[in-house]
Amino acid sequence: MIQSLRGMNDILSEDYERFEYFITTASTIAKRYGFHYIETPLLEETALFKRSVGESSDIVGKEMYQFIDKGDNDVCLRPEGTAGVVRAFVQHKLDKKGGIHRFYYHGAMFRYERPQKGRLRQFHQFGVESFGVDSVYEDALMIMMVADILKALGIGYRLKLNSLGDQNCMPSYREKLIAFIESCGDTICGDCQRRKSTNPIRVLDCKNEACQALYANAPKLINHLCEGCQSDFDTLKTILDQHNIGYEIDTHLVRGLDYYSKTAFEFVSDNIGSQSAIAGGGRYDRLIEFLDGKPTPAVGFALGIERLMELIVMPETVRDGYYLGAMDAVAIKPILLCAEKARRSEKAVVEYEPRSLKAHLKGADRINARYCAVIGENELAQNSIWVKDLVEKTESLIPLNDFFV
RNA sequence: GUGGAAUUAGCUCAGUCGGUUAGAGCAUCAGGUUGUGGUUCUGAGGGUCGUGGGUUCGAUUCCCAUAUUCCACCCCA
Repeated sequence: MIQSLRGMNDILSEDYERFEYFITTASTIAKRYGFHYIETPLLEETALFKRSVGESSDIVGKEMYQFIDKGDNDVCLRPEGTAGVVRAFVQHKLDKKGGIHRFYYHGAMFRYERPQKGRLRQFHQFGVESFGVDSVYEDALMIMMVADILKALGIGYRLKLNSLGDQNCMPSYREKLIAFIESCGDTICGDCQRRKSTNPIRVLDCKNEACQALYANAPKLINHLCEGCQSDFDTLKTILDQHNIGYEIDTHLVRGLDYYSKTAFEFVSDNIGSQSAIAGGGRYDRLIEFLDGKPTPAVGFALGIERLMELIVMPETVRDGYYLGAMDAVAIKPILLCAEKARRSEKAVVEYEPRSLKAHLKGADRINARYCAVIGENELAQNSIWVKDLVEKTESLIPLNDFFV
């Protein structure tokens, strides 16, 4: 038997209903916030991700599905969604056009990681990106939108917030931090030794307890923000307070992708195991110019759909449509004609095998139909169809000519 | 990429200190005097015990490899 590749799942029946419900709910909310759908390719030039996500990141360093195609192009399956949207934004010269551009998207992403619960090699994200808005109100809008989506789906969360600073305050802070890490000498773990040179800010996020004890006295970026970043961060907190969105400041929160600056946030759930980040995002004002566009402020976020799946509270399902069946082989012909008429306005599912009334009623239950319609000996004699409303428990005999005229 | 656990019916799981017909619940299907469901009773079907090797008279059970899932790292959505 051939099976799907490791970490790549099929999504079917009830799971797909949840999946579809999520997409519909999230898309509706994104549209209400004024965002438009954008579809970008799953396959992009490898350089796009090296320049945007950053070569020092694990995503680019060791998790990409990268290969040389038949035309000798170095390509890879997208490991995240932002880079492609920014590429499209620049390619279609929206940066030069100016103004505000707001997009949302959803689709498959690929990362060659060791799978576990909530971590797949092919997974799905729903994300939004906003271009051209400098105001921190847009950052707040992003967070409110995620909060709205999670609320609509009945999902509880904790919101972590941090500011990563901008090009004025980040570099000087970075130097102070590296000096601090140097002062710790060899007492820090191997991972941190490595991170010291690749992405020093990540050491703050180290899960090693010994390291955490040392870092308690590490300089915090939040105390070294420049005036602009500090005031934006304060404004953001005020807006969230006004909208009753709870948050916790997490000075160790560092987004894993290199392109973030200023606002960084992460929504986490305590009910889904160790892969607890359900949404993450922040501001990335420098990325557009990194990708050869005209400098444009931007913010965005992405939600991990698979991580949300089991947390989604589905609305109660209501009985819907028709189940039609024959109790006699010759009754199948009129049943099919009735189904065709019903289908013009309702869901109508036909059982082809002649069965007892009892079996048909059970069949109607199984597909959660509102009505069970059958034709047997009696109905054939009267040229009619028997219809039972399974909710009201009423039944009637309808002449075939009057059924869905 | 590192360390560990698991894999038996469609699903959730028992079980065999290696022995001939591998079990349960749920689900499916069929019946309960001839046409009334979701909440009853009875019965039936369904498993080369993840895959490939090895040890053995004999392996679902022991050993090795491999695949997948899960847990902890790592990382991130």
